[in-house]
Amino acid sequence: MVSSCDPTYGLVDELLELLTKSKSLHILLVLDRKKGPIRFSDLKKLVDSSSTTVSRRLKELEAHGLVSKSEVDGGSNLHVYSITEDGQSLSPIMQSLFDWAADRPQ
Amino acid sequence: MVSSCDPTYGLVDELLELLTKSKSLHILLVLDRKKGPIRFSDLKKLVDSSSTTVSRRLKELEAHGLVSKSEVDGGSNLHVYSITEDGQSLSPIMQSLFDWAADRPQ
DNA sequence: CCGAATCCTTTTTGATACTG
DNA sequence: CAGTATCAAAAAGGATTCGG
Repeated sequence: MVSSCDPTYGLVDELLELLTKSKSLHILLVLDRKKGPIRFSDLKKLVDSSSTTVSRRLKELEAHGLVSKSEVDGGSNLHVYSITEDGQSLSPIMQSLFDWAADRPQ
Repeated sequence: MVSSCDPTYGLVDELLELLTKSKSLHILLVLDRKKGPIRFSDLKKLVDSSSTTVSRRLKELEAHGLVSKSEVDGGSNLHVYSITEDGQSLSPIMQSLFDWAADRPQ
């Protein structure tokens, strides 16, 4: 983004590449509104996508520190996902974008 | 975005589909910072993309009222592109996104 | 249920060439 | 220069399958 000579170009570009992939923003928004951990299958239903895509996005978002995964006590294969603080700092921006799009005339 | 039962889902989804295509935000950002009309070839250089893609994006952005095209006096094949007022209303959000990405630790 | 691997389909991109 | 048509390459998504 911005001019190519801008030193932060690479950083921003990488983030945008992540956030503009399908379901990224959707997942973050769902996690943000949920205000709590959510399981894979529920998330999958809410964002209405394939497990393949949800899995891919979660891994990417986790790698970027926007989402965290944790085990549920007792369950051997029970994991839940939450939005990190870092991810939450993005939510006002996501909300603005959503509002902007929702308020357009067309 | 948001839950599927949200009535504005379709609208937002369409906008986001446009904005998340490659170079859309980049083009808007360049046009916004330029504070004036810009020619096709210059824009192409600044966003570093193929003429095919730039052409496609411009048409889409124009169709959504975010970018406008106008003829230069005298030139038969001299066109310039500018961001519309509507498009400019998106710039604070883009700026926030840019700042957010730029300020991240990683 | 969780989620990754495979494989196939669809979408998107870009190089090239061509018109005005 | 400004764009578009064509076509081939690449990227992304999803159905299915399978192991934990």
